[in-house]
Amino acid sequence: MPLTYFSHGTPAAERVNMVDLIRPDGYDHDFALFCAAHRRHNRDADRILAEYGLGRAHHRILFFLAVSPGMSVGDLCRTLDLTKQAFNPPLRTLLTDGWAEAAPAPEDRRRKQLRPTPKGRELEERLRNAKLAPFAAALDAAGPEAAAGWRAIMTSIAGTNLATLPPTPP
Amino acid sequence: MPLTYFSHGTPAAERVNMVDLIRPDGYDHDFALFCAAHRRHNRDADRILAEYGLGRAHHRILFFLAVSPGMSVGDLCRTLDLTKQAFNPPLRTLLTDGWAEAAPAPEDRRRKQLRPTPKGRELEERLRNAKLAPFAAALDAAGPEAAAGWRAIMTSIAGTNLATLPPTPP
DNA sequence: CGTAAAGGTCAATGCCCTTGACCTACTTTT
DNA sequence: AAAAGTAGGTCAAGGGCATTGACCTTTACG
Repeated sequence: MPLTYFSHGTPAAERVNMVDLIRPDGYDHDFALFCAAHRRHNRDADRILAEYGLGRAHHRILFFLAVSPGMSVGDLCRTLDLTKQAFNPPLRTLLTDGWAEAAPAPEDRRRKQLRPTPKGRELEERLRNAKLAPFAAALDAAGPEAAAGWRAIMTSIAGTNLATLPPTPP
Repeated sequence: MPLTYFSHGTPAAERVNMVDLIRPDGYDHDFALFCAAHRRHNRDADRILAEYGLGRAHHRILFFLAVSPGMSVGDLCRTLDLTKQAFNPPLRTLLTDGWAEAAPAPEDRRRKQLRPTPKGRELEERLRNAKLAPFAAALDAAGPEAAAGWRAIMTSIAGTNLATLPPTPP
């Protein structure tokens, strides 16, 4: 089944997630595919987050704490490109709900070392798996040479000048 | 050059867009690649939009008007999952700035047929090309068999149950 | 001791979205 | 023709989430 949007004349109720009939240009379909993949891998994680009353802001913090435990508040603010005022509410939720914990850094007790709790690690793992599972399944099923092609193309799309990209994963 | 985030111990200033050293799991790198590609293809379009004081909301409307000219306000609200109150400001901008135009539908003069002006089509084309160019270049450069693999994998990631995805392109 | 840094908090603001109510213009039903 | 319903626009109130600016405590360091 092809993937697209819709064409003029299609009833509004049926227009959602249909194929682009007006503009079947070379790469429009590939672009739509990319968008669909992106929404797919966000949807599952969002559902899990919603179970606990969390949002993507919490996930982003938890993600970086899992990758790099011990980051300070300032580190995370810079990494996520947030002010400390904006950063505080989601962090507070993570701390009071027991997803993360803070301890003063031994070498500089002004700084806080933030790290996920076991419960937080578990949640982050669940979220990560929800996002990774489609990649893992697709790349495994397609075989190593297709996976190599996929990686080459994705690297090319990502571009060489990665340093200029703002940091906003996941 | 590998693509990742950073590891604990990396100075905060250098942490942006570095490689994941702590968790080099199988598909974490692929996931990071996907995120980078996504940000890349948004960045260029955002820059163009900013030139004209527009945002992604305007782009989304313009995109659907280009794909399916003649949509009504209600059609677009349903498609974009917006209330008419939220939809009105960006639409107003598009109309008053000459990116789109409205005319009463001949068969039902309550409805408005919205369509891009030539100027609006041109902008949408620019935006679309900005988003498509990385795909086109990457897929062309990689050759047809790699492109086929890429498409198979992306289709697999997008999942079979596309109908359950909310409509939010581009 | 004085300065500076890390972190926290309060206030005001802006942007974008929501729901609810109410209005006009037009179409369809009765 | 009157009544009811639909498409669209607008006003008001409110929430979520980000911003800037100011001010505070705790800690580090010259």
